[in-house]
Amino acid sequence: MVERITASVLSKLLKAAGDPTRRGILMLLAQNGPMGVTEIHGQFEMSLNSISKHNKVLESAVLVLWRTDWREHLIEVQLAPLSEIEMWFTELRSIWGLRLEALDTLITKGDHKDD
Amino acid sequence: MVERITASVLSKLLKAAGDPTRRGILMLLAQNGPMGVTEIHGQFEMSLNSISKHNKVLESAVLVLWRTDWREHLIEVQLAPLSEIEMWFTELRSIWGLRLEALDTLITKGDHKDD
DNA sequence: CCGTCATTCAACCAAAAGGCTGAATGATAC
DNA sequence: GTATCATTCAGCCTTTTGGTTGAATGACGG
Repeated sequence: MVERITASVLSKLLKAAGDPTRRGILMLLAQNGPMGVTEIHGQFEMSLNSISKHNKVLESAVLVLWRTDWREHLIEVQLAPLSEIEMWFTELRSIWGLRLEALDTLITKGDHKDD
Repeated sequence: MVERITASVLSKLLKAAGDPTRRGILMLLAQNGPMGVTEIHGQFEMSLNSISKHNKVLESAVLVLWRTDWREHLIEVQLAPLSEIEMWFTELRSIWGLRLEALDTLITKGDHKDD
């Protein structure tokens, strides 16, 4: 039942990654490991609330998750979902490649229909 | 001077790919090769003008280009820019990986550093 | 020249995104 | 209990996005 990646998941992922602030947050988390919201906020020229909103967006795209480590709310980057995007790219390229192959076959077969 | 991919290019690409209609158009073009706007329009439940707008967005992200083949305006998919996204993913993962390595080194206190 | 088809431009509109501030909640420390 | 710090919720506002329609442009075919 794995079948096709749902469009909505893909859209969420791509939109989440489409914002520069959110990419900044992902980078920061990749470098530093899990961080609190306030700590993240320290790295950006933006209100803490806006950072929190961005985190929510990242969370809903599952690019980030909450590690409630006893008393601390830490946010941790989650890179695995990126591969869904890459899978879609792969699919696209493969379809593109198949078409080129088919074209090539047509040409080398000597079928030269006019148009 | 290639170095870092500019944030704006990345944002454009990701945002362009973030819309399901636009991904549909890219898929369609990958399958069918270059198509006219009207031809594309035939595949979607949406006004021709909206399709044209989406094409503009794709064009400005360079995921698509115009082949003005004599009298025909054909739109052709352009997959190369996707690799910029993948490069950013790779960078992210590598930074993440480096941090894990550093952590590991810390834990094993340096006496395990042959590889 | 005129009609037709394909594409684009312009204006408009509703909804979502991205930012802000201020209040409310929750957990710890005193 | 109360003060304090961190996080989230709730409005508000502005810009962008994604859609619409209608008019304008441009290239043939008659």
